[in-house]
Amino acid sequence: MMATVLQSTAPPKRTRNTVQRRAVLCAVRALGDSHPAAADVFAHLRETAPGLSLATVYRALDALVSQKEIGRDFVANIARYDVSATPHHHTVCRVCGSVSDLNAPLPAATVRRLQNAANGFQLDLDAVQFSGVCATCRAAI
Amino acid sequence: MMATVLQSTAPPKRTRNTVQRRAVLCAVRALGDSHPAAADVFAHLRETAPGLSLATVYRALDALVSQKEIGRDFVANIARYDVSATPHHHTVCRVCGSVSDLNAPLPAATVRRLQNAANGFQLDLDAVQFSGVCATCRAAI
DNA sequence: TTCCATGCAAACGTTTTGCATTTCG
DNA sequence: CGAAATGCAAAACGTTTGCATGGAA
Repeated sequence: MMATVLQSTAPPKRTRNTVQRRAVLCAVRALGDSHPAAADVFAHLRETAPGLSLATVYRALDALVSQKEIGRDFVANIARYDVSATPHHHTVCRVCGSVSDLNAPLPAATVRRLQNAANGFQLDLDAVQFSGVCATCRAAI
Repeated sequence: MMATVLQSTAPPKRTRNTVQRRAVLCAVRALGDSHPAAADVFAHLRETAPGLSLATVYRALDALVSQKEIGRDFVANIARYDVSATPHHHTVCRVCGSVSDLNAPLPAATVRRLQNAANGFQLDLDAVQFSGVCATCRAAI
């Protein structure tokens, strides 16, 4: 049903420090906390580093994620990238799709309670994806 | 950056009770708590109701979601469907991609705490997506 | 009789891949 | 030098859509 490995358990791979890879990292940082998709990174690089190919952007993003240089989240059929590789919560607006960080660690008691109910599933309770409606979309209704 | 509406605010639409739509609902129920993707539903229907087209499966699934007859979740670039439309938490294994239900309501104090930190974002705290590693994949390491 | 739903095929947006070439280390 | 990264184009993948036809209400 699902053969794709979402996160490999393979050992870290030796990578190269190329102009393109640096440009991609730079672009993700420039786009800041907007949690850009690959297409957004590519669009940004059209100005910053023209001539760079989309395939390279994808490969560089993958490499940067593997090296834990940046983070990645899947939202509604699209991969979104994150300046910070440090685990943290995210909110996803189910109306406009915007992604934001949520800084509020779960209380230890809640963590225990959830992990207890998880039935052998090891929860990443420092990186939870919350859904909902953002302030802007809420105001627009 | 993201124009697609993840959840419409439009009023419910009048729909028709067709053989195909009933078959799709039946298939989702037959597949139970495995949280099947559209392709899984289609594969199941190849036996149950041959001749049914993939496009119809997609349209039926969409309709059933709109009518809140079934649930939908987006996991790593693929839509997964849920027998139950009642909001509940999910766990997503980041190794094998399997999806399961997690029955453990967040404590009221935690709900308050999170909603407070959300900065105007209205959180759906009864339908949270937790990531992690399932028991099977954990054992396989 | 009215439209909503269907089947088919083609299109779509996102992501991956094959291959010849370049470039880092 | 050798391994890894690049550009390009083509393909793969999940999903949506246009259109002529069929069927529920």
